[in-house]
Amino acid sequence: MPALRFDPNSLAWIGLRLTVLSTRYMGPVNALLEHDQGLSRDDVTVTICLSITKATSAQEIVRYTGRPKNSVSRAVASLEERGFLRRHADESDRRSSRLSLTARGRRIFDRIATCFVERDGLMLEPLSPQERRDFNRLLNKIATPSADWPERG
Amino acid sequence: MPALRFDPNSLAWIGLRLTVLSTRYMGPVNALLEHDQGLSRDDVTVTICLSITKATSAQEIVRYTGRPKNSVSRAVASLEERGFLRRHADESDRRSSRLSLTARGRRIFDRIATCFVERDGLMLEPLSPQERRDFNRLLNKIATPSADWPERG
DNA sequence: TAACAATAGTACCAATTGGGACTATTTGCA
DNA sequence: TGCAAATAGTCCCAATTGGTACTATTGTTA
Repeated sequence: MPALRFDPNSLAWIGLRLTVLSTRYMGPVNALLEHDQGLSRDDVTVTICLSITKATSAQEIVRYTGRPKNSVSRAVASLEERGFLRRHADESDRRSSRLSLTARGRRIFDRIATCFVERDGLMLEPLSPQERRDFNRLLNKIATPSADWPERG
Repeated sequence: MPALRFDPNSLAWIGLRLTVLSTRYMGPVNALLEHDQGLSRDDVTVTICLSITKATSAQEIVRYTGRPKNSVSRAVASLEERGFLRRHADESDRRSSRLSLTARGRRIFDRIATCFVERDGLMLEPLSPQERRDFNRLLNKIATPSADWPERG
């Protein structure tokens, strides 16, 4: 890796460095799940979203993940076809469907979670227990308001 | 945004949360640069890499960014065509070209940097000056070894 | 030095992607 | 109530993408 041309102790390019880290984190996770389980990036996103957030519709998944809605729609259709999730009518809004994982979907989620846990271990290795808690706290402090960041500017 | 179904003070899903943050950070930056300057994601990646790292060849950019080499090749060709960078022969290895930004390329880099700086400001807003330094230090501690993480597993 | 492996970069092309149009339904409001 | 605007989700299709094969050059080994 080429050395950097700016002081890494400065705050410069902090968002870019975060993005490089995220790319290095997710790349192998996606490749493994694609190869072993035939799950696309969006299949994984949707499955996780239905498991760890309170989202129950495609639209809520779009809002949480920032993925295009047709990509989410495709992933939902594909997961349903393979028996990982069910769609049933939302009585209060007939445009929308309530989504829920099947037993099979929950099993595939467990497999997904295992990948992430392993990768988390690798990532946190350089930090002490106290540093891990600190980093987590600061990350949450940044990430929580990020849902409301402007789309432009 | 749907509420989470796990304790956000635990370390669970820390890599995923990092990735969601990165997606929310980069999405608008890429959209803006694409729309205003006609720069693709990889155009931006290459331009930044040539500016803030010591990379001077396509291969070094591939290693730093983890992008596929044909995507980097394409971006380099497109940036050259538009006069943002020059390729000149590497005397010591004729398979490879030394890459360098033109004056025009450095101007477009300044525009790119402005977007990132603005976005960084938004991201760091919830943190105190001390917390910003702490977060930056811990991020570097994690990100530096990430170049050597295994591709699989 | 011949033969073979490894590497930088490009070209090709099938698969994926996501913007935008479209349908169906719901909401806001005069 | 009626009508315009907004919203959930799907579909179409052109553009993008990235795996693979390829060329050219360099490194390695006997």
